[in-house]
Amino acid sequence: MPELPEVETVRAGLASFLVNGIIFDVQKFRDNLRYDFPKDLTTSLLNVKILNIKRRAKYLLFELSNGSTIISHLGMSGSWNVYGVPNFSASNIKYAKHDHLILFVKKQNKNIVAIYNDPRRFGFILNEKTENLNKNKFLGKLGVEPLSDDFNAKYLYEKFCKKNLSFKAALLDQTIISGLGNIYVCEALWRSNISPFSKVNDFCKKLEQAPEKLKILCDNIKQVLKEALNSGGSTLKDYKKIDGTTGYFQHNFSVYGKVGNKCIKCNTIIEKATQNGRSSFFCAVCQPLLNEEI
DNA sequence: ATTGAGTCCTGAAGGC
DNA sequence: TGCCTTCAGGACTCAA
Repeated sequence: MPELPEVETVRAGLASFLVNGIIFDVQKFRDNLRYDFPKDLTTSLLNVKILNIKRRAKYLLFELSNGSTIISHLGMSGSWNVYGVPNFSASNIKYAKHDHLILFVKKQNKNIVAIYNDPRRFGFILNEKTENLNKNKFLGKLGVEPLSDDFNAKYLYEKFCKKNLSFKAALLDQTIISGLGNIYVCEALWRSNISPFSKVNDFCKKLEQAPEKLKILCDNIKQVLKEALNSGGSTLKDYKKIDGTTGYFQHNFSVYGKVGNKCIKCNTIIEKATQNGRSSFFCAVCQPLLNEEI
């Protein structure tokens, strides 16, 4: 399931193939994913140059020469697969089940095919004027990037004091921090010895050493993301890099998916509980509830 | 205004 | 073997 490190890995791969390429054909096998495709998607992109491919939170942003940007979210199971096609002919392309949208790109006399595949169709692809991106319905409300300097203990403390949410819910809230998902939240909380069930406002108000602990949490979030980035992202069932290979950060999980295993810090059995409809994996000893901690 | 529940979707995995 | 149920989760909408 693509979170920030996975999306960033995909972005880098896509950029190396597609930036400065010209889109010369677009095909779609359906009219929608999670949301409808823009109605003119297959025509508005013709003869348009891909200037850059950026990332914001978990969104891929294809910046185009016509003043618009394609917004691509991978949802749970989305992937971009890119192929160079030496002797290009549309009939040469073999499509897979759940291929939904295909960009045909010419770059330095090479033909490149970029295919968006998404079995569960939780992903979506939209188009927005580049100048309006920061006002976009999806991009406009996003909080700070966790790897930026704007994300720090002071920022967390100020936000968390006002929120009556569990740590789990607060860290998954994309309007506070953008780009974290279930995996890295579980891992970062475990590394920081914070229970996913503790309330963030209680934590800030009742715990004298809250600022110091939030600093540790901040550092651990950045650290776990960087480790995943260096490994090319995590791979669960759904996520593939653009060349079809998988990342290998999943071998480094300490709690995610480890229910029944021993905590590597204290040998206690890792537990799993459903929280806000999501699975939380945690060590009850290393991550005590707030009232037990004070 | 804030927060939580429900919704979308397919494939994998587990139970009988 | 095979069918059925359950689960996974990002970000929306809706309701309390």
